[in-house]
Amino acid sequence: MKEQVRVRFAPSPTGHLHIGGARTALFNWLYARHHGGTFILRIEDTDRTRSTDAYIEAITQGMHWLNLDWDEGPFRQTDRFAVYRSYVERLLQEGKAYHCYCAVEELEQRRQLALAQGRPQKYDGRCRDLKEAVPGRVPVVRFRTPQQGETVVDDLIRGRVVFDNSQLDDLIILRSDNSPTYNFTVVVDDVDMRITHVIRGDDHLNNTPKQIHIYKALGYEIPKFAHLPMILGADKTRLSKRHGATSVMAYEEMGYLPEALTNYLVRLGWSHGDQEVFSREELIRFFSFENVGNAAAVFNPEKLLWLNQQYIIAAAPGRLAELVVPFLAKQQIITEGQALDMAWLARAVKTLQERAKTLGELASSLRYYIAEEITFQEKAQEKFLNEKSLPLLKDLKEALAACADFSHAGLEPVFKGVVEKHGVKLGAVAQPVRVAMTGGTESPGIYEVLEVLGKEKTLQRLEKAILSIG
RNA sequence: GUCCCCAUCGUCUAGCCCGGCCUAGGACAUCGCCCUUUCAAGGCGGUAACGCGGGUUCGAAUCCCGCUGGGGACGCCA
Repeated sequence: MKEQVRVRFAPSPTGHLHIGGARTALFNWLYARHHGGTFILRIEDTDRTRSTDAYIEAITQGMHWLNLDWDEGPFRQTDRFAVYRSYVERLLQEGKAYHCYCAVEELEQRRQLALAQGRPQKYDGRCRDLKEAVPGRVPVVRFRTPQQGETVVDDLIRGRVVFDNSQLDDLIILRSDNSPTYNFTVVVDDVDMRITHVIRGDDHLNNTPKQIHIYKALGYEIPKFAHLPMILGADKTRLSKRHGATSVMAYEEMGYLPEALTNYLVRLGWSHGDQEVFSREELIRFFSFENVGNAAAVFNPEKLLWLNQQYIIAAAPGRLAELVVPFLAKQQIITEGQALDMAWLARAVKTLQERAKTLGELASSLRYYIAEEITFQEKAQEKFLNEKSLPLLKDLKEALAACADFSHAGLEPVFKGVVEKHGVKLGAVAQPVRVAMTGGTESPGIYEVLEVLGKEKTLQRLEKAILSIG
């Protein structure tokens, strides 16, 4: 029987869910779903000074937004300290770990010295064979890392990576405050949670040999590893705040659709021939490490924006109408709690959706549909609401007043009538009307605009425009 | 500095594993044209890349070595 796939996403709650973390989560999720496996969420909060509950909340919220559902967890490492300590105890008893009494400052000093002298910065092992405790000092526990031979990481993406054990040092597994450290807790948890595939960022590749030694010391089977290429900013350095929005929630606030973000993220490092747009089902069906590249990728906001637009164009107007409401409120186009005719809003959205790259843009373009009063843009007014267009507008208003069918089909002949009577091009009528209706020169097709606005508002705005000329 | 990883258009990438089909394909961005009541969307076309040097081979983007460049890790962070 084939081994059941179990993977995990293990963020530390020291910040929001960021782009890089989201992609790691996504790849884990895809791998689990592709194989019908289990996706586990584990919170690595052993650094108690930097971890907060608020960030745990933020991370799970981000994952919910992205639709990355987990099957087990969230587990918190702080709930498992007793477990880790028992493992530490075991290693201590077996002589595979030892107490180290070196002070933080001393270690830092030695590191600086090593750096200055161009030597490798590694712990010199001076407490390795200590027989007695050092009085007045609270020790840490270090793992006794084998110094001979080499360790091979068989990575699903990188292939075979060999490390010389002599470069590895004795890492601290239990701090002086009795709390365990990352490289130790990952191993213990991955063993306890029966993780079969460790899928994480490239930055962990160097930790892997250390962890492999811990697996071996504990006598456990080593899982498969897959190290994902990093995501870099435009300057090719690690993605950080300097590169602008890195928190996933910031993208929600800017009006991105979660499926657009996940689609973009998955294409950073993964491909399926020439295909750019994928449904969730396709992603799950096609996903495989074989198509994951090994080079780091630069995050390109413009392509994300394009993808978002593609998803907005394809989205159901009704859904977009629901999603756009908070943006309308934020932009004060509606007041908090204002009742909206959602069916009407969906119709309005439909005329605008292929013109919006974000929900924010969609909201602002909705303004003239919703507002009671519109204001004319100065240049637009000068150019189109003048003596030249006045007779056109007057005639059109009269014809429209008599028009019973305010649909595209009903409106078109009315406009055509005015156009023919005056011997002008459609644009000569459409542009002034556009300004009259929207205040500006850009909008959906003029018939669509009138259709959404309705007869009453149309006539009102026409009247206002006519008056503004006189 | 030491170790590890990486290297195709500005960017994301296909091709590389299993050399010839590659005068290197797609997408974003950009430029031009078309469509057109405006703006979009859409269509068509253009500019644009195998980092360098050595091998191996009849033949290399594809295999090997070196260099260069970039990234990452070297924490009582994860």
